[in-house]
Amino acid sequence: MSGERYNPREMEPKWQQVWADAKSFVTSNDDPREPYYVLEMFPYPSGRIHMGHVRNYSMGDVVARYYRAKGRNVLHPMGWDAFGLPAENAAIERKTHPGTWTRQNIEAMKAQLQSMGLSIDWTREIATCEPEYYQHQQSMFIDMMEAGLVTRKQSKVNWDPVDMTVLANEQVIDGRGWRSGALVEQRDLTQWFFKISDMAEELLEGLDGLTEWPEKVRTMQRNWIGKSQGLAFEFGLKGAPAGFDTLPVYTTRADTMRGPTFAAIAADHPLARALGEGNPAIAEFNAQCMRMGTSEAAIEQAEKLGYDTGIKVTHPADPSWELPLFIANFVLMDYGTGAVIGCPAHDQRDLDFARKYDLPVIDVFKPLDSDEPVGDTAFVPLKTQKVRYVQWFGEPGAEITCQEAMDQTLALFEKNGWGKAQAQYRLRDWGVSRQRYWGCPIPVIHCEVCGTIPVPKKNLPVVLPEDVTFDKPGNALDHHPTWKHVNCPQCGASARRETDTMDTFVDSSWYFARFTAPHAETPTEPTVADHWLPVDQYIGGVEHAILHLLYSRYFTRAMKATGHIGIDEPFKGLFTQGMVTHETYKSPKGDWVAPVDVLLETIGEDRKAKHLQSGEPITIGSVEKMSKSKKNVVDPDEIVATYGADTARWFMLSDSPPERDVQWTEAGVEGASRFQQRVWRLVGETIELIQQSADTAREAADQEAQALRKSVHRAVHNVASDIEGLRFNRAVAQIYELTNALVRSAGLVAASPATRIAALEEGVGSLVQLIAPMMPHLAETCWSALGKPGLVADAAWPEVDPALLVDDEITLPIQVNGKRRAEIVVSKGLAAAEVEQRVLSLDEIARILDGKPVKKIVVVPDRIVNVVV
RNA sequence: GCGGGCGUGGUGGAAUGGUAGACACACCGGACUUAAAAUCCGGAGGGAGUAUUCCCGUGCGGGUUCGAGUCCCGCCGCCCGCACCA
Repeated sequence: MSGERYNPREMEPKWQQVWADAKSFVTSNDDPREPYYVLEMFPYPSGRIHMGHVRNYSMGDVVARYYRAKGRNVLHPMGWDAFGLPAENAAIERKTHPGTWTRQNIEAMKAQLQSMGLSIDWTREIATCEPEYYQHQQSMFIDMMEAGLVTRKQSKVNWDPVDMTVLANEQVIDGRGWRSGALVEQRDLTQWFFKISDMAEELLEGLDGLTEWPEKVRTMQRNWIGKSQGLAFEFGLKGAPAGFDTLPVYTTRADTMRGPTFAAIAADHPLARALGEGNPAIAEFNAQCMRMGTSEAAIEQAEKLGYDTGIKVTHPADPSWELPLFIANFVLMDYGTGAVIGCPAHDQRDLDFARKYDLPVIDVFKPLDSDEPVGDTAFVPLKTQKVRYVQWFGEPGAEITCQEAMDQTLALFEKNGWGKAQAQYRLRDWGVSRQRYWGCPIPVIHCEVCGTIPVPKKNLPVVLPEDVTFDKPGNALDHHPTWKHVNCPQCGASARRETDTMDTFVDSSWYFARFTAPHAETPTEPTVADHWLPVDQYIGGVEHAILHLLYSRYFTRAMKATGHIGIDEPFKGLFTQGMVTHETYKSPKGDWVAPVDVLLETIGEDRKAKHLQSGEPITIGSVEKMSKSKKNVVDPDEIVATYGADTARWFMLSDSPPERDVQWTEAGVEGASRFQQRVWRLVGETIELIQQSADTAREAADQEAQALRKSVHRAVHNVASDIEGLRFNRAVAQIYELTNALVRSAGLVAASPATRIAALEEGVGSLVQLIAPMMPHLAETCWSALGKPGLVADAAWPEVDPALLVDDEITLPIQVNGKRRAEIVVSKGLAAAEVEQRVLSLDEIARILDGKPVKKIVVVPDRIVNVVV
């Protein structure tokens, strides 16, 4: 067998079948071993898996298989985030029902995932589009309504006035509807909300406990929640319509209250609307402000526009101080009170606005070392920076930090009754209404007599009708001829079903809990959920750093409040992996060319490309995230067919740090494939050596054997800690090093089999176990060839002998003035004084010192020596 | 625009504030072969030198430190998120 190449196409399906037959990865809730829950973000069933999935699921599988080897009862499930817009788009484009399209996609993708050899418990598979799943979501929605966690209120949507439909943000391109091309308008709709802002403080505080989350994700969530401490006050109004006596405002910069030169309100502020009613010019300006998408990025990047209302606001500290009131397109009604003070000197946006409308600029404070007034760049120092206050409510000329000035101003305003200190959050309530068919129906009935009432739980699920058409734009559920007509469950009068469906973020906010009891008749089995949760290790893309993860944290608390779960935080450990990128290629005509159609040649250091079929020269472009539009995608199916799943998995784990982007290259895959063969050859060679030395004593060992055992145990130790720390690329590097040592050692065994064969045999056995989480099929094949009992998937992680991890001699680098000049070998823990003496007696050091006096010697024990002259 | 991140040889990258470039890919040389592939052995950040060796070097500019890829300040470039894509 030693001469044969390893054939993944033959072995991979074989082992997949063996694992399936043995139910190797089916997890029992009753298993007494310590539980470990590893979860990768479940995929949207787009039809085919992509390399990003391969990377994500390879990482999760390493973790799952590793902890299984460490004796944990591992839960590693998989499901489908199956509701959402693309299914409706497909329905329009291909005339297939969203359900049919989605279920076909799930079948296809499941087969692809299975060909990867993932250690997934498929008996727990769920799809969010099935009533078996979403009925529980409806039932929890009702529980949450009854617990006061849900509300209905007005909120803005993107409205396409031609298609007469609501658009998602991604369907708005440059302010226009993607199909109609019409200018999009903001329109108010009454919608359903989860009151997440009530929980802002708790969600913020909870972040401190998430110590196994990346710091950047916690920072992003903190900023998203956006707690600020500021001043709430009221401007007086002069010349405003009846009923508008004061204008409530909130500012985070109380220290600048001597600096405002204007005030501004949002175009949909009640005052702006009232003004518009009596003034066509204002009405037109307001309408113009509403003619853009609802996305914050679009609003903030739009040109700053204002309209001077002619109304004056009066300052709370001095009613004789009047400022003009503008309506401005960059003021958001959703944040604070929908009104702002404009302090141009210390806010760039306000400064741009002031310059454009020729408003005065008042410097409130200046840098300590300058008296220059603000020009075209606002002076916005850190709150902890000391500045000199020239125009404020405290001591003139005070040199203090902005924070100190804010605190003093807040105290003064509170004392004089001019305003009050207030905490404010940026976080808005979670709007869950979607005017779409392919989502979980909101289980509510609108009755003219009884009002808006939940569907009685005995009538759940509210199932989506199958017979829908997509021949006109808009909500197919709303267009259905009969579905929405029901009798009121309370009074029996004819009533109307809610035709909004839920945001798909709701579906993904509790699936991790459903996996713990996927067939339960209630949303969860609370004791089982609490047994498994929180998820020990959650793995997915950074793009979910805020919304999905914050909503899941909220929903878990809401589930706790309604008795479905006993925990607050769903994910104990979080890991965000980077994207998969690839070079881009362009033809002479400028069209994108797919990698499969490109032939790459390397001549010396030059890389050239030409078209595989036509032979025309191809330009190699930048490395970018794989996307269909740039055609720089590689199909996992083709990779698995050519190289096998293990190679694809190995390559995705090697080289690049998992949190960073990884570049897919043909050369890299081939390298991974060669390594697979190298391991297989090593195993074959080892088996031959074992057979030849069958009669020799196995316990003997010489120095070579001892050195090998050290590398083996060190590798086992390091790979384990690298996997636990999710440093897969370093684990791979350790395995490469061990393999190199084993190959070298195999060559030496022939010279002295009696003393070395045992060490080699042990080392190769350990190597197979180290690669098992990453290349499980190859590992099983080697394991069985080596004659080991059972499956490597069931084998316990190899034990490490701690005595083999310590070195008694250390190579100490010696620096002179921070530059490395020599090194000495010392015994571990040698006293600093002795090290100093030995260093100074070195010829190289004496030569470099050249008689100059030594100022000081820094000795870091067992690490480094620095001689300062 | 706002928030977050990243930047190290030809390439992917390694490096608790302590020998910059581990490990791998690509490349070059050698062995094996009729030959090629595969495999095995060796070389290699850049520059100078036969060589001992020396100088330069972690996007750019400053700073802290005995010592900075790592910490601080200011730039530049790229990427992600911005609440109805998932």
